[in-house]
Order: sequence, then C-alpha cells, then structure tokens
Amino acid sequence: MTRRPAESKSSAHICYYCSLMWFDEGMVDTAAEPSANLSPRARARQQTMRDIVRIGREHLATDGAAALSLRAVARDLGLVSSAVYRYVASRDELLTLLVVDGYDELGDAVDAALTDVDRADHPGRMRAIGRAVRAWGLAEPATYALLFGSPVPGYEAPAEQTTGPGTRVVVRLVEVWEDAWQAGAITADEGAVSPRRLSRDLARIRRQMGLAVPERLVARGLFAWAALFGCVTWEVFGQYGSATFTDPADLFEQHLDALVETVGLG
Amino acid sequence: MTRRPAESKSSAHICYYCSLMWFDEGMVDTAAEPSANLSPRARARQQTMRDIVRIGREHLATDGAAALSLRAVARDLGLVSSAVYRYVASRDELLTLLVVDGYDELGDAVDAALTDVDRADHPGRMRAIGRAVRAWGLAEPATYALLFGSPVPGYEAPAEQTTGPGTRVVVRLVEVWEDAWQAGAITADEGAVSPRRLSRDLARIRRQMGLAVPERLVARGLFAWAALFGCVTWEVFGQYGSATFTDPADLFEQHLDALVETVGLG
DNA sequence: ACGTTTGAGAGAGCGGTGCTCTCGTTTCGA
DNA sequence: TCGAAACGAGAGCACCGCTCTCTCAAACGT
Repeated sequence: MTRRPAESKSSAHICYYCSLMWFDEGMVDTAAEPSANLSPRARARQQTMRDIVRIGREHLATDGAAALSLRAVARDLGLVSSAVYRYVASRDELLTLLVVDGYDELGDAVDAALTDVDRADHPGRMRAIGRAVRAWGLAEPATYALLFGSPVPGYEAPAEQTTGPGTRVVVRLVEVWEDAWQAGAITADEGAVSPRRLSRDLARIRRQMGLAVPERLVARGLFAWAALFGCVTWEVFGQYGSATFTDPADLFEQHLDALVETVGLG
Repeated sequence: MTRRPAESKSSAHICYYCSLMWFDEGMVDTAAEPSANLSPRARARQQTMRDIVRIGREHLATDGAAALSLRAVARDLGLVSSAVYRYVASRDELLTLLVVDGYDELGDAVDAALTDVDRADHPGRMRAIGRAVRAWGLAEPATYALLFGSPVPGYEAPAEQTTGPGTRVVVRLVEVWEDAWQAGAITADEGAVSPRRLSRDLARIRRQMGLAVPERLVARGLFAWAALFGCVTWEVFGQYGSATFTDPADLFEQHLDALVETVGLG
C-alpha cells in the first residue's frame, strides 16, 4: 500500500460492466431530480458537480483520459486541489462520472437517429444506429476511447452505475433484429448452434431478454455488434491511416452493407 | 511549454502509422545485427537496451501502459532514473520500442499459425489468422491494448519504425484473399463500387499492392479486418462481461464463420 | 435568537512521475 | 597516450493523486 495511491492499481476496464446483463436495468436510478426544493447549499453542490463533469469532459476532449488530472480540473474550477475531493472521491470516480455521461450521450444520439427511421425499415434502422455510433465516436474520440478503448488499469467501474447506460446501443440493435424476425424479414436456421455449451449460453440470453430470434441469430447479432464497433474503432483510432481514403464515410457505408447482410437483413 | 513535459501533450495514436501503406516496407531496417564484433561498451549498451525492453514489457503486462514508468524501469534495472535517458529519450520512445516489439510478436504468432495450414485451404488460413490474433490478444492484453486500444494522447509513433511490423497481419489476410481469388475460390462482383471517390481509393490500393481481387472484395476485406479486430477487442477488453459465456472461444468460432462468409469464402 | 453541527475551502505535506542539468568517472579510439 | 565520448549519479523542477489539519461560514435544531 505504499506504492502509488491510485494510478498504479488501476487496471480493469470500464466495460466489464456494460456486460450483457441488460436484463436488470431498473437498478439505475441515481441522480435524482436536479433542483427541486433543495437547500441553497445542496443546489450549489449540484452546480459544482455539474461544473466538475463539464470541465472534466473538456479536459478529456483536449488531452485524453490519461492526462485527465483532478488538479487541473480544480484549477479551472478556481479551487485548490484538495477541495474537489469534497465532491469526487478520486480521479477514478471522476472517470466513472464521465463514463456514465458518455454512455448516455451515445445512447441519446442513437435514439435520436432512430426517430427518423420507419420502424418497419429494419435495414434502415440498423444503418442508422451504425451511422450514429460512428458520428458520435468521431465527434467525441476521447470519450469514445474511454468507453470502448483500452481498459483503465485497476479501475473497476461500478456496474450499478454503468451497466444501464452502457447497454443502450446493443439493446437498440437487438430490438431491430427482434422486430425484423417477428416481421418475417429475416430467415435463419432455427437449429441449435454448436457446441452445446455455447448453445446453452445463447439460449439463456434469449430467455433473459425474452427474444424470439433463434440463437443462431443471437450469435450473428453479437458478431455484428462487435464488428460495428470494430469498424468505428478502426476509424476513430486512425487505423486506416490519414490519407488512405478521401472520405472514410464512403467506406463505412460499404461496411454497413456487410453488417446488414451478415445478420440476414441483406 | 511550462506545463507537463510529456504526458500532457501526448495524444495521438500508435496506429496512425500502421496505416495502409504496407507497400513500402523496405524502410524498416533498424536494429542491426545484435552482437557481431562490437566493443564491450557497445555490447553492454545492447544488453541494457534489451533489458529495458524486457522490463518494460513486464511492467506493461502487470500494470498496463498508463502505469508504465521510466523510473520504475530504472529501479528494476538498478539504475537511477536519469541514467535510462542515456538509452531511451523519453517515456514515449520506450512505448515505441514496446509497440514495435508487440507488432513483431503478433506477426510472428500469425506467421507461425499459418505454417500449419495448407496454402490452398483459404477459409482455414483465414480462420488460423483470426485464432492467432485472438490467442495473442488474450495472452498479452496490455500489449494488445497498446497496439489496438485507445490512442496515447499526443504520442506520434514514428511511422518508419512501426509501419512495417504494424501491417504484417493485414498483409497476411490480403494474401489469403488474393490467393483465393486467383484460385477461383471467391466469386465477387467485379464492378466498381460507389461512390466514385471510394472506387478511386480502392483502385489505388489494388494498384499499390498489386492485387487481382476486385475492389469490392478489397472493401469487404477491410471490413473483415476491422470486424476481426472488433471481435478480439470486445473479448480482450471484456465487453461481453465475465459470466456471459462459458467459453468465449466457442462464440469466436461462430464469428469466424461470419468473417469467412463476409468475404465470400463461405 | 443562539449555540451547535456540518460542510466548504485552503494549505501543507507525502510519495510518486517525467525530464533536465551538472558533475565526476570510465572507456574508446585515434 | 590523451582527448573525446559515453556513462552513471545526484540534485532539482514542475507536475500528479491523495491525506491531513485547520479555519470559517452557512445551515440547523432547540
């Protein structure tokens, strides 16, 4: 315990928690009403909390998660460094706030994109989700990296805060496939996948989410989910190089074709 | 310039450089022969360099890239912190060494996996590459995160050192598809993709790599490449949750089916 | 209305970090 | 052999996360 106080031990990932347990979302009811009949002190505290998150987001965007420093946030806030510990227990807790903030913003972006697409246009809805994720990732690369990039060593994000917001996108994707299946827009083999233990896991997921789609399609959906974020990550993290494509959006549209096709919505 | 010396400004990604410019690999000829007729001092220097990389890798594996500290490496090396600057100009340069080391190890792993597969078994070769990437990523999560995870803010990895090793995997993938195409194992639309500017970019890549595969397949290959690493990243970074799958390898095999299928090798 | 509790902020301090500088010493090569 | 180059050590600077104590004012209870 004499080593570095927090940084050294930090080593788990933010998204161990945005695990596939989307079934119990009711747990997330932190952050009660913003300012309804509160004492002046409590109102001031809420305002300061909001300022901390806002300034933290700014630093995250400009310098990245690794360079996010509580001291710098305190400076911008006009406080001495120790004072911010009245509001945030540690640097990691600030990261958690930013993680939740990021997941919510991404979820809102996806939801907003879906309002423009006819519920019966399943490929269109899937493409809209993909485009929304990509657009948000490119607009907020640092937050995207925080959510979907390297695990922050030793950092154990609290599942009760991050699981709900963290699963909004995949829940939307599953909705699309479920809709399409129930509308008969997808044909897929309804037989069990092999091996048996994978089939059991997929069956459990179907049951917990109340899905009608066959397990083979659940597996394909998981692939499409990972592949979608793979494409976005490749672009946000610059894996294609800077001068390879005139407009990477063109390539992403091709990738969307492949994604739609791979779940049988081609 | 009075701010933090290096950490604060760090903000670019390692893999801007493992860009798609695999065509000029000849540039990478750093690291001459290890110890052929060298003065004792030079030999000692080489040994120290190797020790630094070795200890750095250990710290990377145990604590992650964020916690990698030159001072800690110096301690393990029995040197005072300033002394290691005789060998490594900065923490970022140590990261570069580890990046190159990691790319090479991954490339070796992929090459080794391919030796066991018949050159004519194109789906088998593609699956072998995928399994090798996954196995290496799970075995070396910290190095995997360094290569394919969040960009290190402000860090501009030198392309001349990282481009070659960084493109070994995708080069192998392209080889497989090219072989399969020339063997007539893939059927694909040979028409141009839209829009025109994407078609031009893909045509340029074909030309530069001397490929016979049609541009539509180049686009699909890029998708498969990103999707493969998306699947591996999802698993290495724990996005699936810890208790969701009895053995994630089973799911990955399903994903490999999808990957093989998406490039027309189904 | 008044004492008491509680919370906010300041400041000092600890050990850690990357990195620079200087200063002796050792080694190499001409 | 002797000057130059490399090497290691040490001090030091500015920054980091975090803890502790102290003061002071606001809020609360009686």
